[in-house]
Amino acid sequence: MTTVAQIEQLVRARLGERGLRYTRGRRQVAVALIRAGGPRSPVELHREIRAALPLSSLYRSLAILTGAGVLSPHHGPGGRTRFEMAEWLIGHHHHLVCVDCGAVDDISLSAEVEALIEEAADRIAGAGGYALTGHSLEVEGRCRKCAPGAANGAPANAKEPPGETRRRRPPPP
Amino acid sequence: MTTVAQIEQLVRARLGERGLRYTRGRRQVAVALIRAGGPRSPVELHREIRAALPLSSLYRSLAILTGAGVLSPHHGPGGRTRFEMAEWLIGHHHHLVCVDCGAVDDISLSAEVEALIEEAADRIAGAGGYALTGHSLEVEGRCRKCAPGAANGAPANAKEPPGETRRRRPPPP
DNA sequence: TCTATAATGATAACCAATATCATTAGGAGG
DNA sequence: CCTCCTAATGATATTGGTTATCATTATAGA
Repeated sequence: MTTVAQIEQLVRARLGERGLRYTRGRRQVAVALIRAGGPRSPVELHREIRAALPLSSLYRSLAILTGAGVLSPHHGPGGRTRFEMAEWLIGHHHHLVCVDCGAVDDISLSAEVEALIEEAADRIAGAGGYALTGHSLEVEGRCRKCAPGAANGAPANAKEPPGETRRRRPPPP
Repeated sequence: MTTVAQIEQLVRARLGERGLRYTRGRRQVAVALIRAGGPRSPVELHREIRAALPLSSLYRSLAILTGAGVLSPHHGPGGRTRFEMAEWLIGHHHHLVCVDCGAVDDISLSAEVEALIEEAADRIAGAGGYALTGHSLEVEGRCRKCAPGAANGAPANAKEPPGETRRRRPPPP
């Protein structure tokens, strides 16, 4: 099992390679995301991090860490961008997202399905002239909070409250 | 093969059911998206539609059509939201997206892979307490324009120009 | 410790998207 | 064809997430 400290070492090393420093603010962001149950928006992180970390610094840290390949952005409903640790740090996974509130759970597929998808992605990217970087299956639905009654076959309106994320499986090797 | 006019009839009917009108502006948007090679952003649509359709009206039309289940939003890099005709109008498909510029191509999977994914999605949504509404496989890569040389294993920086989309397979029954 | 350079934090600027509201247009009934 | 009611439009203002600016502070290495 991979510990928070171990992941932090990898992050520090990656930043070091690029002449970047692993500072207090960046550590706060990284640790919060390592512990998080899934992708988090800047505002969610800001709320989560008690310490006085200005939003401007938080945004910059997210940009730096993303640029260094430490974080991956996830674009969800409401134009909100959420961030999570890159897969080389916490392992490959997919997402279960609520189409209404934007909540995101990390999920895993069986090895067989995963293999099939991987193969298909490879073929498709090649055919389209793309240099494959990854793939992500988004299972879409309405979470318990957003689907009070029964869901009608044809979706209609729907507002999107702030939104938050949930759990996550433990990080693999 | 489904024609533009046929899809328009379905759209008009859907709107009618809800006391909404299929007006000039909405028709312009719908037709542009039916003909489009994939998801389009409001700005791209505005450029595409010659006629003097104010951005405010365009945004409202997109919101109305989305609320009526005629369009589906797609959230991409740069916080840009792109819209496409809903799957019940143009058929189920997935996306090949460029992680740099946000270009999106529609793609299809083989029946076998599709079936496997469908099954997995069903199981996952149920386990997570979600009311399944759909699923989408995002094959991620760098398009020809964004990957000049060889892609380094560990992604780094990358700006995102406006971005645009490409082709599409013809709509199924 | 000293020094060069990166990082920070307060602020302003940006821009996609939404809300507002007076005006216009569409459709059903007369 | 004409009216009337309601939805839709379009110009404008506003919101809210995100980015840029820049003087100040902190960090790593000599």
